[in-house]
Amino acid sequence: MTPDSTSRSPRPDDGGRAAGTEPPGLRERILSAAGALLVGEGYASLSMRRIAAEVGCTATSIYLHFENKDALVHALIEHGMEELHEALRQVVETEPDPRRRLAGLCRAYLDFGLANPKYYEVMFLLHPERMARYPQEKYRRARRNLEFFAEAITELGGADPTLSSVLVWCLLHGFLSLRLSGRLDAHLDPDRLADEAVSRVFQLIQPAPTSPSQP
Amino acid sequence: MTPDSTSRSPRPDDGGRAAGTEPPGLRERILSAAGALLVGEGYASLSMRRIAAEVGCTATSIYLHFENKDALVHALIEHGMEELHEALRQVVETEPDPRRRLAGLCRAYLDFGLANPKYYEVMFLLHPERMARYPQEKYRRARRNLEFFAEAITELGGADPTLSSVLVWCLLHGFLSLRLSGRLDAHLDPDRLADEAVSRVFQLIQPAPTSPSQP
DNA sequence: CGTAGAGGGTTAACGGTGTAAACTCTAGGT
DNA sequence: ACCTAGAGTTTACACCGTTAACCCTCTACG
Repeated sequence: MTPDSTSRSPRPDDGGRAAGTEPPGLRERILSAAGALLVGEGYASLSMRRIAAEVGCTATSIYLHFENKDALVHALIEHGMEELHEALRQVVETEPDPRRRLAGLCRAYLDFGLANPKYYEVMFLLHPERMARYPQEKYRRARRNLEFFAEAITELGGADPTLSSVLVWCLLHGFLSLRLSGRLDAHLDPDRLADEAVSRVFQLIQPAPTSPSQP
Repeated sequence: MTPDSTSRSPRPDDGGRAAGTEPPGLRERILSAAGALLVGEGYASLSMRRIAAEVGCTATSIYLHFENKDALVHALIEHGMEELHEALRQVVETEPDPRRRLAGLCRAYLDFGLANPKYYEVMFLLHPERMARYPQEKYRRARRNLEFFAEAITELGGADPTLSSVLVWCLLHGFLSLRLSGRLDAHLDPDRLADEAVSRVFQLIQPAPTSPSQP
């Protein structure tokens, strides 16, 4: 590879740089190139060689910083998780009313998926088979997200908050999954559907009526 | 390819076979081998060369019967759709009570996904990117499935049956998606979650209360 | 000063993928 | 007897993730 271009700073001392503003190391550059490639061209185009070309190094160099492609993707997932978590946390912090908070959480979740479809795909949609390998414990942050929902549900007197929160997640994720994969009937207005999903959440978390209408 | 192995019957006359039981043509053999490979080893192992090896021909021969791999997968999807549709149709035909019918439809949908995870993956989970190419009109059968739900919802006096049916689909699909990809918290009992999802469907389809509790 | 070693990088290669182009063989029709 | 159409094969291309071997350039230490 032409070593002239990008002329890597040959000395690692970095001179007397202000702390925190060091030039990004190769690892960071790989990560950001991968992220850009992901949102720009989709997961299908996210190959080691493409990333390397984008970043100006060889494909094999990536393996010096990531164990394999999965590990790289996991790093991307983690980044996405961070952003999602932040969006939800902000709702929780700014909205004391539990009803509006729950609605806000739902909206924020949907908005994240709609605004970052490629990231959502990688985070929650991708290859069951392959992505089962994403370290389970890394999903703790995702679980923390669910707790945001569960807390609001508790305050609203919903049924079995933990379980209800998962069902809400199923509804929201189901919508995003079908929407992002273009499987929803084109005649339906997706925005209206999203609104409706959010408002129906409040019925979804209600405890089942004790006396079924069955005689 | 070694022409000795599997010694393909060199003459196509097939003797005097009973009508309707003709030996499967190569296309059928490819399709069934692909299906077997899919359920046996998962989508990741579904390569043209593997299929060809299984069926005893060359990978390129498959292209004489399918335009490309996507077309082959589409045929598999269609087969899965057929089965799902049949399962749902049977519920509709045997259950006149709309409440039990709706519950039965939900259960049948979930059961199909849980019993045929690899097929469900290919039908509803796979690569948004790539599978957007699955001909939209082929999803008409899927839309017919939704009408099953919508009819029951109508009879139950649910809100906006078409829209409600989609939301029910979102809930069910969301559950299956998260469950099949192993993203649900391992501490939760999936069966209980499925049961709960089905029973909550009846709340999900309720019209929103006209007077919100907001003062 | 010399040298060992480690880290970050490269090239070359392996086995796998989907797919296109060209070729071969066989059956059937005129 | 010849031509044609179809089914199948071989070969090849461009890509993929990944490994092994090698090559620098610094640092540490005797």
